[in-house]
Parts: sequence; C-alpha cells; structure tokens
Amino acid sequence: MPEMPEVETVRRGLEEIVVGKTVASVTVTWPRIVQAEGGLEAFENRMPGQQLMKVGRIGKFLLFYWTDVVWIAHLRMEGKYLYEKQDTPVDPYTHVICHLTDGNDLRYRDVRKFGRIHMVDKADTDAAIAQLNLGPEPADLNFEDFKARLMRTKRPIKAVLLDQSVVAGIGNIYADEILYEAKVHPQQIGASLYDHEITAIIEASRDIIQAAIAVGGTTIRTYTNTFGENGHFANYLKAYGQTDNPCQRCGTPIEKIKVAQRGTHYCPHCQTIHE
DNA sequence: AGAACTTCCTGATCGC
DNA sequence: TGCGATCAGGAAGTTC
Repeated sequence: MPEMPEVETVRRGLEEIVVGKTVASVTVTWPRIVQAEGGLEAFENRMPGQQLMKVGRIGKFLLFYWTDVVWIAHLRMEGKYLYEKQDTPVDPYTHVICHLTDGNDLRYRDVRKFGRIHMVDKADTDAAIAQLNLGPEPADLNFEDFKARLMRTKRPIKAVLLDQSVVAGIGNIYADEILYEAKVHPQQIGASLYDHEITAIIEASRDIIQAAIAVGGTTIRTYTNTFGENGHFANYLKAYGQTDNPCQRCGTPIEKIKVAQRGTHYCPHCQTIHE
C-alpha cells in the first residue's frame, strides 16, 4: 500500500517520464474516482489541451500541476499511474486514461477502485490543499508541537501515527516499523508517552521514511512504481508482516494484534506498555 | 470537539 | 476439493 516513500517514488517517475506531455482526450470508466467541480463532464471537457508542468507531493497525495488545473490525487491501496503506448491492451482495472499527444497514454490503474483524482482550478490549489488538513511530514516534526498534540489524546500511539492531521505520510507499514524502532508499544496511550519516547518516535519516523525513499519504497503484495518496478524496503522490514519471526534485537517472536482496526505487528519483549 | 464506526472495493486467504 | 466467510486497508462521511 503506497505510503509517503512509495508516493514519492511514483512522483519522481512521473516527473521523469510524463512532465511536458499534453493531453489530447480523457476516458473515464469508473466515474467515482474522478472528483471535480462540475462533475465528470467538467473533467472531460477541461483536460484536453492541458500540459503537465510538474508533479508535487504532500503527505501521501500526488499533485499534478497541469496548465490551468491541478490534480490532488491519492493512490490509496493499489493505485498506479502507468505510461503506456496507446496500442497496449487496456486491462479491466484501468479506470482513467489520459490519451497524450505523443501517442502514449497516462493510465490510472486501481484494482480496488479506492484511489481518487480531485481536479481543481489552479487558483483554488492552496485552499484545496488546506482542506486536506495535513500535519507536518516526518522530517518536519517539531518536538513541542508533536508532544502537545499527543498530550491531549487518549488514543493509542499507533492510531495517532496513522492520523494524517498529526503527521502526514505514515501508513500502516511504516507506523509499525517506527514504533518497533522507537521501542514503543503500539497500544501505548498518546498522553502517557515519556519525552524520550516521543523523541525516539520523531527520529525513527524521519530515519525510516528517508531510508525507504532511498530504496524506492516497499512492495507488499502489489505496489510498483510508474516503471512497473518494485520497491526494495520490504527486505528491511523488521516488524510489519514479520508475525512469528524472531525479533532482530531479542529473538522473541513478533506478534500480530489489532489496534484501531489495523493489523499491527510488534515485539512483545522490546515494546512494552507502561502507565 | 474528539473519537469511533461505516463505507467504498475486489483478490487472496482461511476454515470447514 | 470447493465454497462461503473473512481479511486487507486510507480517508471521507456519519454518528455519538
């Protein structure tokens, strides 16, 4: 599932191969994926002639800056952008296609149809981004602000890390990795965290996200980048998906539990709960 | 206001 | 072996 490192990898791929291309027409076969003022019709009417100027990212959202509209897009679980020749057969999981003037397509493929492409007027970009209500990214976490936010919640830390308004970009895989690295129990209540644990979480967030970006993200099940390549961070996972495998620090088998309705992996010896 | 629950989707996996 | 039930999960919407 794409989290910030995977989205960043996709962004870099799109920058490399799609920036500069111009849309001739669009085909949408699952309308719910596209959200635009004026609906699908506005999207279909507006996109032809748009040239992709650059691709940005905020948290797990991709930002496609076209000539005079912007897409604020989310891959959710399995969304992918593919750049393919127009004579390549279109599979049933492709739901949005931008036919480009260079003879290729920019295709949005999403088996579960959870992803979204929100088109806004260029002038409304800042307001639309503000509406996402995203917190700082891991690299920009500030101890005092993060602590203040933690001190007023009774939610378990795992749920807090998944809350995009607290930290933007962390999903289920990296939340488990961060808490493992910081030696904090996923069910530890936010308001009960010690300062040294908060510091450890901030540092682990920064380090793990950065390390994952450096190797192209994590491929679990289905993620690939725009070139169809896997990310390699799965080779470095120490908690996520490691159920029953020995903890790399102490050898205790990694356990899997549910926290905030999410599958959660942790070491019951290294990550213990306290008052 | 904050927190929890529901919904959207479909392929993979589980249990009998 | 076969088949129905359950699981996986991010964020928006709804409810309490």
